[in-house]
Amino acid sequence: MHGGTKMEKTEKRPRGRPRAYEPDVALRRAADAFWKTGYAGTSLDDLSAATGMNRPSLRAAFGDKHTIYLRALADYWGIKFAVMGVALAGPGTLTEVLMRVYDAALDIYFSGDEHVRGCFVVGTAITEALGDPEIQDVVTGGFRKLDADFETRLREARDAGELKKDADLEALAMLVSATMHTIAIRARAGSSRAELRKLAQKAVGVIAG
Amino acid sequence: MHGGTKMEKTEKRPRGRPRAYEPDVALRRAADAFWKTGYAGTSLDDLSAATGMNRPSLRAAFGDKHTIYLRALADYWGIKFAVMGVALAGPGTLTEVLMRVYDAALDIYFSGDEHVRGCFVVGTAITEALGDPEIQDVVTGGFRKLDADFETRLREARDAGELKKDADLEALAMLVSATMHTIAIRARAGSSRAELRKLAQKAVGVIAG
DNA sequence: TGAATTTTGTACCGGTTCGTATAATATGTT
DNA sequence: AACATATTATACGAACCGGTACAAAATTCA
Repeated sequence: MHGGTKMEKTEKRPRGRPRAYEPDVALRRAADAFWKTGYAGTSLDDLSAATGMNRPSLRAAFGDKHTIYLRALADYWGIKFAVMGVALAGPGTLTEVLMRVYDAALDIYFSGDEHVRGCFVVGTAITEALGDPEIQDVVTGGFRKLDADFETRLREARDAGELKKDADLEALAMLVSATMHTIAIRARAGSSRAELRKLAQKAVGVIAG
Repeated sequence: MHGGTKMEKTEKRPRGRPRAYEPDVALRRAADAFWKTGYAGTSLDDLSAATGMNRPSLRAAFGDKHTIYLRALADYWGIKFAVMGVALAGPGTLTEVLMRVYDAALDIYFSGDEHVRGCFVVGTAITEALGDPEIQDVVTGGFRKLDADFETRLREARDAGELKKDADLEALAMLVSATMHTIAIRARAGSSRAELRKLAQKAVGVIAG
């Protein structure tokens, strides 16, 4: 077992002046800014302040404002998919799995440094989606994937006898997504985490029987 | 039967130069503009173009940008409440009533001159709600009212024997709202009206079935 | 007809926005 | 040490933003 075969952490430095930021964390900070005030409500100066990068560096690293937003959006979906995947893949009854799904979502929606943030997509991308086909496509794709993942898990539950054999899986998957959406909306509207968890429990009670 | 007892249509004109707009329709046009591009994404020039009023007139009639938006938001809730009230009050089985509710919502969400618009609240107010307590309060109040109205109608259905005696009315009301929310979101994300109506039917099947 | 009143239309103000040109800085290379 | 390279930092510019001052226009009232 020799060291450093998989990934050199101390990579040979490139030629010029070293970057004063880590691209990943900077993009995350930019996403935080968009998350709070939306796409149109966030200026490049806001992004600059959030990342600690000045505007030309921001531009060189991630492109213009629109591109930065699209990257933040893709990054968010990536995280959301991963978290949902873990929650869905774990063990337990359907009720337990669904509650894990909603708890994981709430972890994200309440992950702000001080305040709530809700869902990045529901809270910021939905507003822009109407007039921005690129954003709309990414949003739609994400919803489709989550719908499908939920339905897949519901099918397993039905096959395992946790749901009636004639259960409408597509309908139930829609309700799983709908519950997530209403939580995302209500989080941004000011509902407390405890309140939303209770809502999730009630919804799961109906969906999982 | 003599004419004009209830409301003089030809009211005595006020003193100075007559207005070149009707306040109600102008506010509606302003709301249309916000509806499409959101609060932050809509400038006073946009509102001016949408209403045909110049900026000073806009200001004199409705106040500053924030006030105009709040008026448009209140106006939207007023319409939504009225439409939902009619749909809920009418005759029919619970399934019929709920489908009437969603059809009425879809009428609003697809009422744009050419394109979809989704829900004004979900599509524009949710983004601003985080940083704007006034908007947040109005949004929260509206949700609370709709939740309560749905629960009231579900209680009637339970008392009429359409739902099991031990049905969790609060849970079902949440799902009625959740279905409305997911429709609002998906409309803005590009789903077709037919698609969303099918979604509503499936949800109603679970809720009322 | 002329004064009073109200709204409209134009033009302007200070500040912000996005983007970029240019210079300064920090590193590797020779 | 001198050069090449890549990033940072400053500063600028044209357009847009929300808001308002002020004059012109349209109406009622005397």
